Amino acid sequence: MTRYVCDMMDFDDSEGFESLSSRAMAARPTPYMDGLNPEQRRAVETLDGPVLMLAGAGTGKTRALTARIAHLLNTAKARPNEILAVTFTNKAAREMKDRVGKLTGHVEGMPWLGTFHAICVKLLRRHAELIKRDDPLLDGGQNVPHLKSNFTILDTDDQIRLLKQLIVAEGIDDKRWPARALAGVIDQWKNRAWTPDQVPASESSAYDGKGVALYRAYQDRLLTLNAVDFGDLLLHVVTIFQTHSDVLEQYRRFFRYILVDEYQDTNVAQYMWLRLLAGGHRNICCVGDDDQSIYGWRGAEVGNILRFERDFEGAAVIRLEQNYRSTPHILAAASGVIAGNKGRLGKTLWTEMEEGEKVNLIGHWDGEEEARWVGEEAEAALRGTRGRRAFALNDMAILVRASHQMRAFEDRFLTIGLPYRVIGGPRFYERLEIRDAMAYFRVVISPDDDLAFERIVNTPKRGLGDKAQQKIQMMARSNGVSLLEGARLMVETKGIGGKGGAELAKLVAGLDRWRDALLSGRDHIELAEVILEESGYTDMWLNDKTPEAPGRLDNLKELVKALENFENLQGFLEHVSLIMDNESDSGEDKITMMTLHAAKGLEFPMVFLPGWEDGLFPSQRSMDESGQKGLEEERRLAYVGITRAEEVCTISFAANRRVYGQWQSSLPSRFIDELPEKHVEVLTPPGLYGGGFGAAGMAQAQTRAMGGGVESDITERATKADVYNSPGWRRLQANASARTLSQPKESRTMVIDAQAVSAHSIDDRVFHTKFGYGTVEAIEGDKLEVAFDKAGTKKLVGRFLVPADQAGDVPF
DNA sequence: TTGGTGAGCTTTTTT
DNA sequence: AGCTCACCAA
Repeated sequence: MTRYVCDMMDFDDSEGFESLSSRAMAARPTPYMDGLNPEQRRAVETLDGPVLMLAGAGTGKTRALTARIAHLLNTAKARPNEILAVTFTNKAAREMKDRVGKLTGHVEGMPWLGTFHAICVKLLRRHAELIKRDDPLLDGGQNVPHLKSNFTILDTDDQIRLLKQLIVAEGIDDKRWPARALAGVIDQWKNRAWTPDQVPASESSAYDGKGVALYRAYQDRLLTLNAVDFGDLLLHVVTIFQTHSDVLEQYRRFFRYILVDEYQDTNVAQYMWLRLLAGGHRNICCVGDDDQSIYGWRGAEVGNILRFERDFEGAAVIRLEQNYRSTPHILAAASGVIAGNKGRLGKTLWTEMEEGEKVNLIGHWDGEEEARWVGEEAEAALRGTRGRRAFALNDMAILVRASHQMRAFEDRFLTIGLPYRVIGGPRFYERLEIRDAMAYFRVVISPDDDLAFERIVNTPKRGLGDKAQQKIQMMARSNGVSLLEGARLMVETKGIGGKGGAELAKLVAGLDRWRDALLSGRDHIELAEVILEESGYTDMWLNDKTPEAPGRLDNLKELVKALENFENLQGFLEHVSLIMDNESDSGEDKITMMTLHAAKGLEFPMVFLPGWEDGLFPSQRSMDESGQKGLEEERRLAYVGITRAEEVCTISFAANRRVYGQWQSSLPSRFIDELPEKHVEVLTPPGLYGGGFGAAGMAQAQTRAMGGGVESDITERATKADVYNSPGWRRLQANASARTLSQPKESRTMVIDAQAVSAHSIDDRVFHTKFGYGTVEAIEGDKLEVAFDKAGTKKLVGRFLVPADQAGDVPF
């Protein structure tokens, strides 16, 4: 029998906290209850048994959740380390930690408040040895290979490279059956908590019928590498709980209270994990909003929240319905849209806010005009127009369905010099240069990390191409050693000649040297710098003249800086894949741009929702792939979008848009027809269509749109134009206010940045962070026309440009 | 081995 | 249109 020993740290109850009995004795004030409404209060006070907190958008969910934790502690129902509180993102975890800290005074002491993944890593490091090779022939043997506690967590990139190796080894045409697709299939299976043995027969056709076999091979390979992927973190822990009742029992007893945030986003594996842990005492409180479930495509099961009352019999269902965020018009518009969904748990949001303005709706000729209009509207809002207060750029957000929609806005804002920030995009640790740098660190720390070695062996270019790498592979395999050792043997036997051989020798020597430095306790920050310097990695980017290079060097600097928060490189690597996110600039006043998905949980006084066209939003692909279910998820996305707005919400659409380089005309989103007319104000764009904006005008617009289009589409488009006569659209027309928008004049808001302009003259070489190097062609007013080497000719404001000779000034 | 060229694809994204 | 990836010529 194996004994499972736990770290004392997180279970220790002797330090820092009074005994339960002494705490229970004293009467304690409950300041965290102040200002809670009756429902929130009930959510806080219903501590025992299953609770489902249905928290609509902006109803003070986090507040209730943190107060609940404070109450658990205050009533001595649990010590801080006996509460398991899970979130999806690090950001949410951090926020909750902060708020609990403020509420209770204990800043630290909630070791089990974290993301599903972070908590699973902790659990899995304790019980890694229970994950054994899935091979009955080996079972019962003395040395069944098993996962070791110091396993590495592979990122998506490693995962795909590994799968690709397996696919190629199987002789499968990876063009018809890309590794990415297999990764997707395996992820979905892991999301459902299926080990290779548990994948049902109905899935046997996946990936050309070879999916399950490859899944098994992949898991086997991961074990050999002592590695896990993100999906494994949950899957392995669920497996352990299912197969080792003593371990499960231990945690069931220990985690006396369980809290789950964003429950509507849980997948099957997370759901099973929770049910297993809550199975004893059933003290589980799930918080969520079925109307904000927008991650179905990555395995989230709305069913989990819809089923809660059946899963946990006698569950208390508490609805938070008072909204503290948005005006009644905005709330009503959002409610009107979401009412179109079936199978909701149902909530009626209400607010005590002042009426405010209606949701604005406006149509545009094309995407560029939409961007121009939003830019002008934003600038106008800075000064406060149309009876509105003045807004800061930080108050405004543009929320789009797909990230490519942001380009039009970026182009426009660069031209007019409107500062903006983009949230989302590639995560910091997913960036090429960060992954490369980390791969160097990984090889230095674990010389057996073959995936990392592969990544760096020819980065920067060392003349070690496919052929040389194959030789190293062969050498390593035939001697049963790691790639690094294989490379060493290759050097010793002079198996690779010329430049490549010399470079490889240098690399191996370098790795040895850095490892010695590491073992001799050299400061890890210095060591990191030395590694990046001596490997030639920094030089590689310094010599790179592409526009991204300076940014990449910045990122590397940031990476080194992030090391300060860790005691050593190992600690950094262990945590980086789970906790690195890039909250960069939040200080300056900028308008924010992001996808609707990224906006969940955020709020802004003024929100723009552009691109409400059928096919774009709701997304055609979503509807094609998931039918009614897909459409409902899109509708929830619309709901999320509208409910981000506090005071002003402006929805817009364009009749024409360039999609994948092709002009396409489209219809207003069906969600627009679902907006309750009482709460919508139709704005008429100035000057267009002779002032009128009715069906006729748009039909005309449609015809004009066809000018450059393909002839065969004419009939279809004419038919589509008729939809502007749809009942919903006509209602909106009838309701449109007569007044036209006051057109903000550029001269009114544009401040000519004389200094920035005069800093450049014609023929100057300049550098732009997005477009790279270029030459100034003309100066018009406050704008410069620059011919960029790679990005073509652009007109933009001088302050976005740096003289070319200063562009490389990135000290490292 | 490298870097240039053409073909194919294209939502959303955390960990 | 723009990016990634695979293939091919130098």
